[in-house]
Amino acid sequence: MSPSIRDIAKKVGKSITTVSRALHDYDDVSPETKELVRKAAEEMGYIANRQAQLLRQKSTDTIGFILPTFGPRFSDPFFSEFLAGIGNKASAYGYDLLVSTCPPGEKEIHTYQYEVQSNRVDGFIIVRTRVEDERIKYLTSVNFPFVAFGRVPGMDDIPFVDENSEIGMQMIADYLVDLGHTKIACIAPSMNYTFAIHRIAGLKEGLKLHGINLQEKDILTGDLTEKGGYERAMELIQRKMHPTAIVALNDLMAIGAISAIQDSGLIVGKDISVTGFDNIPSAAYTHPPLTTVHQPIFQIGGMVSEMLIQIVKNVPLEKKQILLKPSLIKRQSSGAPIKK
Amino acid sequence: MSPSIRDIAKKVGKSITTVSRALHDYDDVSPETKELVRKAAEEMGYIANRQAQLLRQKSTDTIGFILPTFGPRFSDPFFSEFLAGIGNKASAYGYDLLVSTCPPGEKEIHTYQYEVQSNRVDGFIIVRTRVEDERIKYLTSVNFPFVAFGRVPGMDDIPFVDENSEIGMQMIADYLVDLGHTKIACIAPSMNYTFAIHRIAGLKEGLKLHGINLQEKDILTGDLTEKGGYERAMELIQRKMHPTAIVALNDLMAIGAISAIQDSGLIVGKDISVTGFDNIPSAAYTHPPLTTVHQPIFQIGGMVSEMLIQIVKNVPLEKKQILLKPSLIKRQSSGAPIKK
DNA sequence: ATTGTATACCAAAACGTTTTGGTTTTCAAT
DNA sequence: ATTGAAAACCAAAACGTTTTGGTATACAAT
Repeated sequence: MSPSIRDIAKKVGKSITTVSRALHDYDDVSPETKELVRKAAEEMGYIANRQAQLLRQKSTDTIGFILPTFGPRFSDPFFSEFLAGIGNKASAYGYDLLVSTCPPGEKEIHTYQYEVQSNRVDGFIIVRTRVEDERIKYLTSVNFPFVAFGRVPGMDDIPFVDENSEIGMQMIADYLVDLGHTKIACIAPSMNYTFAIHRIAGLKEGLKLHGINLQEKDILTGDLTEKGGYERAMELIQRKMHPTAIVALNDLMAIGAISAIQDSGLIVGKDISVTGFDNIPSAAYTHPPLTTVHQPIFQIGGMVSEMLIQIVKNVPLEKKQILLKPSLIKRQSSGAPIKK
Repeated sequence: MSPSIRDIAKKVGKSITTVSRALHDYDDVSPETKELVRKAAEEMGYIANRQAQLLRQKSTDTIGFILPTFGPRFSDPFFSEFLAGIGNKASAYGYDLLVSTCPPGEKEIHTYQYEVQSNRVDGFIIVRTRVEDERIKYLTSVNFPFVAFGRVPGMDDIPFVDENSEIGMQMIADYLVDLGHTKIACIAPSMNYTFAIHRIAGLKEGLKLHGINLQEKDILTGDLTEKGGYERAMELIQRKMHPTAIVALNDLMAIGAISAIQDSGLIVGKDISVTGFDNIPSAAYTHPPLTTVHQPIFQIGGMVSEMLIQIVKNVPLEKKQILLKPSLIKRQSSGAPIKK
């Protein structure tokens, strides 16, 4: 058995109270006693029992993250990087990270409810916000702390970090139009994701400034995986007049699109340009390398984590809403200017 | 405040003991009382306080996973898939998952120690086992439950799941030799990883059966990322006599190698064949698609998780060591047979 | 009438902390 | 000599459960 505070008390000949207070550096304990207690604790390898500690003081020093896992084969580099970002900052602040997995849908809210009510975590990190986001509605309704990666339409007051992807997509639009493209199609995820809405809006607006109208039939819906991108791109390629540029709303789908174009005997960047979004590490190693919009996922994870910890610690936030400026990463998948 | 067991007791007019026992379906509570208690609990939205529960019964119903994060940009699809596998099985058994992040090195053991001694988790999942693995040495020394993904040389008794990558690599060797390759080089990770040792051993053995000796100078060390694969492949390509096949020990490095070959104006699958290991989703969407060895990461995560839960629940394991049969996924990156 | 046993229940202890609401001692100021 | 304040300490309560070690009642068997 690991030693308890009681064992230390016995050893140093003081009361449990004094030991506890010594360890917490209260100033009604003499410096000598503090030293004595600390030494003893160190020697005995004392580490406080977390359950007991947390039961008493009502916080858990733990933040929750519920991984929305789709399908059995779930492998999005986005999440491992995001998680690393959250985890690093959390441990820097002495917080633990409780991760659950749950496919989006019915049961999801129960998972949140369960963790809230069983007192497992102090707050949540929400990722990939959705329109009419049940998770956020629930958490606000019970007044439970959270920070989101992504905005929620109509809820401008929630704490979030997001990238200004409207601007990112406008940069894509500008760039493609500059290169001479006019027939542009887009592979988007479900419009339930707010980031999809923002990105589409940015793309539309950006094109409109150049007098180009992005039509609904040119917006296909994929599932954010390579496979989804591949399939939707194939549909586009097989149209009588295929677009000269495919704008994928994330890198994974862009990678799929590149593959589809090549499998069709066309050349990426010449017959059809492709762009992505995220700038995952692989984006630099596709063939040709992928033009995309950079998102500092690791840092965003850190920021979200830090904000949440501030909130649950009740220290006032500098900014409750953070909107990052994106940057365009130009690579070869978008090709050279089109000759008329 | 969420209702406590005390509130239920008051409401149904029974003792706290009886309520607790009713909720746990003890058979010294009458069916009527059980029903009554359950209804009341349901109505009041009662969810047990986990800290209190766990303080009392000495288990935590939580499994720990310490993510070995390398560098700031940490984005290996391997981990999100593995995590999803662990998490799914864990929640199926009512277990929570506590994730920490920690770069390998000095501090790592402290992270383990801290979580063990503060009673945060019942057991650990260890990933990417290493030669002289401090984590495993520590956990065995304090007799703390864990299950590893990967073997550890000289510790054949630890519970683990692994893929028989010797055989996987032999299949690669056979296949490449069949295609006519003799000049084969390999991009491996650090030999600290036991999986690297097994894979190299399999490759060497497989080649030796065909009379080919894999020399040390033809084994380069990368860092498991696309970047590492790219750089090492470039070195190989720039040799006077470059190999005709590059065997990367994971898919990410293979993707980098493909990119390097293409950037050098050579053709993958014709001038140089490339193989990987893992069969991550992206492997099917490289250009050309990547020949690789499949590893069912999601399932392995599930198995490891399940085994650990059995162990901490003290239910006897059917098999304490599991070695999975690999399968070769033939795609175009390994090219057609070489004509002499 | 006594004993035994099954059924249904419960008071109090326990888990390892933190916090509350003190007490005791010492010493300076009056 | 008394009062006041500061310094150092501590017993007991509290957190919300589970578990221990019972008790009370009813009824059957002797």
